[in-house]
Amino acid sequence: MDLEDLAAVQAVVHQGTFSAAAVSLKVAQPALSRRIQRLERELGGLLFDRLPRHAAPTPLGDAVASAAAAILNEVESARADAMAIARGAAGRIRMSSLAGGIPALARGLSLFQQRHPEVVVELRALDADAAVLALRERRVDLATLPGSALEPGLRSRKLARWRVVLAVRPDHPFASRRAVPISALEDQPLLMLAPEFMVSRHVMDLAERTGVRLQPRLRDASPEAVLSLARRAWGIGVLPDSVRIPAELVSVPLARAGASAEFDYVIAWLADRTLPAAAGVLVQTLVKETAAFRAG
Amino acid sequence: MDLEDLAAVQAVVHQGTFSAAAVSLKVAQPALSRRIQRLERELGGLLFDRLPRHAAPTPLGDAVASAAAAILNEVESARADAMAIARGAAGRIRMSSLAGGIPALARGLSLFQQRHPEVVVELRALDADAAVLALRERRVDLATLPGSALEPGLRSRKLARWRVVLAVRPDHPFASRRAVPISALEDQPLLMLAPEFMVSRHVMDLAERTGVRLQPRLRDASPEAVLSLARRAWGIGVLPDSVRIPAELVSVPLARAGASAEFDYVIAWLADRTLPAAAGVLVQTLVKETAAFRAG
DNA sequence: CCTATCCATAACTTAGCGTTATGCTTCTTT
DNA sequence: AAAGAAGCATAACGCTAAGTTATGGATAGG
Repeated sequence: MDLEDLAAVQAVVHQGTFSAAAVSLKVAQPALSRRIQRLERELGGLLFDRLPRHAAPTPLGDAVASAAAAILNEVESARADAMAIARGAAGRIRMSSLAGGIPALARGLSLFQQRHPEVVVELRALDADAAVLALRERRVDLATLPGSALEPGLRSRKLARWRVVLAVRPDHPFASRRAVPISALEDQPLLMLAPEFMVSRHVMDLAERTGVRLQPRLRDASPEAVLSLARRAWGIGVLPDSVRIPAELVSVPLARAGASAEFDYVIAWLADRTLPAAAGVLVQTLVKETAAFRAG
Repeated sequence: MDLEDLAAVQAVVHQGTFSAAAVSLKVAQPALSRRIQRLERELGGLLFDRLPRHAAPTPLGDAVASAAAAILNEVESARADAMAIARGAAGRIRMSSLAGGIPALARGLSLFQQRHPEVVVELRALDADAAVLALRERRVDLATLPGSALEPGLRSRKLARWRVVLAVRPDHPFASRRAVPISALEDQPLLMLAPEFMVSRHVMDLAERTGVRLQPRLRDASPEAVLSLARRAWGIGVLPDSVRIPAELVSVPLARAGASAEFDYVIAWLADRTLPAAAGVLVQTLVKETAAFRAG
């Protein structure tokens, strides 16, 4: 009893004769006759009474026909769903996004949702390590990460590149410099954001790797708190360049080994697993939106 | 996308590798590989990631696998249901039974229900003409009828044969006779049952066909009323021989043209339509039970 | 470094399914 | 009443689709 058998029963019930049903199925009449006969032998009973002018379903035929309708419908919708998933028009994307993600990311997400309303996007906020683990354990499909968290086995697209800037008052010694190396921050009173903000982690990592000992005077702060305290000359604000620096303060880029201290913000996924097709579209959308954000 | 495709996806998901899945499906591995490939082309996306040690379903693969489970289950239960219907273990029987049907019929019905609890028996009480019409219009599968209502195009089995008996007091002139012809009833005070009882209709028909004019003193009565009035010598009771005649009365068979006045009680169905298999079993059961009733 | 595992490809074979041709039955039409 | 039409079954034949064996390539593990 395959799907063609069920379609055959359905066609004969609807058309009323084997001949007409054969036409509607685009096969010759003997092929249909034998298909029905085979099914009748398999089930152990007649499906149709062959009357002189038409074929009438037996009670068994009626039962099979109604089951056939349900099953064929289900198969059709399963096929349609699958094709929608395959072309990215439907499906589920489980995504981790670092807290403090850039605004363009939120814009890209809502744009994607508008364009693909059938796609369910499940968002979770995990920090870099947890996000990488979640990727590896396939609890999420996509994760936004600092570029430094990338590992072999992950593929990624860059969403943004950020600079670390120091926010100081105009009368601060750093204010006149074009850039400040990380080493100059040793033992300085630093005002640092909470670790959810990638800048903090990044600067701490950088200091550790270069052997510079940092002594934050403020930790776990919000951007507003950092700016407010920097304005009162309470310390040196350490911020991403995406934070708008008010006019009363001067922003000086952090430099490292001649280059400015930059870090990447990427979206990553497992290299050896196929992404949901919709996730590919989402990545494209996010890349494009964050690029537009940088340009604008 | 046929059922084998769905079973293949399911097998690979469960077994974890194409090779093992091929074994479980009892086909060679290349056949399975190509089946999956064909389905992937049809749907427009990969179903499995071919990793070095195993095959892991993609999101699309997961979606198809869960649809496959639902569909394959539904097909299996449809097949099982159909086979149950075909062998008479399930299904629906729509049956018309004349009011005043013999008690053995009720016994047979309940016996059948006990033995085939999955079969739904829908009973309606139609008189002979309506029952035949219902058969022809296929609103019922089976109908119990007087044999006289049989028409070409109907097949039937005899359930019982009844005699018409006259119930009179021992001092009545009929009491000493071995049988009484229908003609002797002309202008006699008859006590007759309601037309739902086949005896009444049968005797009226018989009289009409033989040109005998009957003048019932009582119509539309119950068997108890007929017996009660006969005991008081108020008339001649006309009853089927299945009614127990009390000792105070004498029962004399009605005779016609030398033979005793008998009529058959049959169960009938359309000759050119396949009965529900369960209905065949029901007919067997009823025939057997009514035969036992006559014997006992 | 070699072997074992696993999937893909290629070439070949077969079985099933479809096709045409034809016969039989029954109803319709003249 | 006879011929025709409609509808399903049967038979013989052909071909496509699917399966099989053999083999190659990639990767992880001993």
